[in-house]
Amino acid sequence: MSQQPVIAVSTVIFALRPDEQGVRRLALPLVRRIRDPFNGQWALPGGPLEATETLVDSAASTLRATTGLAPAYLEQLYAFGNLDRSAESTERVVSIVYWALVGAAEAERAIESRNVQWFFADDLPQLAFDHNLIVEYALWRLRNKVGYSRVAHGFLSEQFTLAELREVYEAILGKQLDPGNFRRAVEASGAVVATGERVAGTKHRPPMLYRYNSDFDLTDQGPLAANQTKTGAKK
Amino acid sequence: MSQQPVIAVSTVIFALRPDEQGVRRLALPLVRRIRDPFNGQWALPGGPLEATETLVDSAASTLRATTGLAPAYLEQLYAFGNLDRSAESTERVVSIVYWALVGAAEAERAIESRNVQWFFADDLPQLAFDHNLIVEYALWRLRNKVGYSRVAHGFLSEQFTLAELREVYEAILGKQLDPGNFRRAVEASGAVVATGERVAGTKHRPPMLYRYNSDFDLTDQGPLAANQTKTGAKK
DNA sequence: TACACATAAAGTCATCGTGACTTTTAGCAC
DNA sequence: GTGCTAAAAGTCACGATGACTTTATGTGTA
Repeated sequence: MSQQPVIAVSTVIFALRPDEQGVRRLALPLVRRIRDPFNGQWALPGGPLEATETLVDSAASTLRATTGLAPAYLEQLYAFGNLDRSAESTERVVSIVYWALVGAAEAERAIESRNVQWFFADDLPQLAFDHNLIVEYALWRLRNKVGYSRVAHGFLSEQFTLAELREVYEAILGKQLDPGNFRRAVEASGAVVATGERVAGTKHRPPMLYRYNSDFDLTDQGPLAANQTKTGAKK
Repeated sequence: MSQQPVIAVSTVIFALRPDEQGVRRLALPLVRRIRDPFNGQWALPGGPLEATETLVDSAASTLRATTGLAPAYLEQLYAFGNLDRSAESTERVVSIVYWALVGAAEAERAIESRNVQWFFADDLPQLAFDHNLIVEYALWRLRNKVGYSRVAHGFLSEQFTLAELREVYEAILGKQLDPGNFRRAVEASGAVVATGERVAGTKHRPPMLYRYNSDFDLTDQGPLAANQTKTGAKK
């Protein structure tokens, strides 16, 4: 292995999916490798960087190709370039990894096949390469970020109730949140505005529908914000 | 430009340097380009990724080669891979950028020449490529990180007074901090321990010397922490 | 038609962290 | 000994937060 290192782009794709009990949990699609190294093992979707594609475009296009999904959120995670990450393979690969969120409606449309399957984030098999570490790091980033940005929106549709928003937070953080305090915090932040509409047909007091406040901007990525928004990748 | 993209590793190196008034301000070394594109313009130190080097090793070695410095802190910043970043050059370059801190003692040893010079971070010239954006982003990361990690230590020697620590925070954040409140916050965090020694020879009450508490760990980089510490790069 | 049920939504209360500010302490210089 | 300066300790008001209680408002059922 002494040729020029080659660049690959992979993506950790998160969605909320109901488990057997109907509880929505964090899940991600993986693809089965069909050649060495790690033939037969599960791995993150990805592929080589094409010469005329930007990094984020590459992430978006392999995402679409493998899972048929369009992400609601897409952000660079990290570049992995250790020498030992591909075991005894001849080729040296530097992976630039993105992480993405797809909404519930979108995730249902996802392709699933013998070689593409969804796994719950807290119950993964042994993955190819250093992909277990990568997923762990992506989870850590997601959990950190949910506190000070609007990533939760990536899992919701345009309008949502505060209970739905809270459910997303609970799934990401893996713990229960007090409904009253959650409401107070979200309303005080100004990140969300009431639409005036309510959900009918519930067997209790009808909840108000909210949407994200678009003027409200919390600088998520600092000076990179402008640079980032090139493709369909919303911020 | 349709050949395989090539990988370069560059580094934003921060140090505190006194200005004409003797005030310590954030500064970084830049190298002058001696060929096209951007011939003659200032740029971040860096170079192509060697086939047998990890990313962080590459950052550390070009750092040593261009400035003669060993960093007290070294962390990956971001991978830049837009198509337009090299203007009309024939070669497509994906830059994996690191950021580093060097201590005051170390920074004094820095090589400076016609083609390597230090600039204050808030007073940079027009740089080659997208390097102005990169420095802006590195500054943003540094300022964010100083709040919840120990990066400030990178600018100090083993023992320091709380006034010195505060001076580092003030230089990074670009604003004055209340000495009493700063002391209270730092002591409460447990990140720092008193050595018992005091500084003599001041024209006022002698300050206590502190050092960083090594058992105390605030997970700076989450699951990447172990992965990161390979080279001389201390955390 | 009235009552039970479930969750939305609003309100209460004690505690903790933080910013602004004051007071006391300890060395040095004259 | 007196005065200077910054270290170090202390004070106070305010706002955010966690735990909890109360009220509101729809649907389903007797």
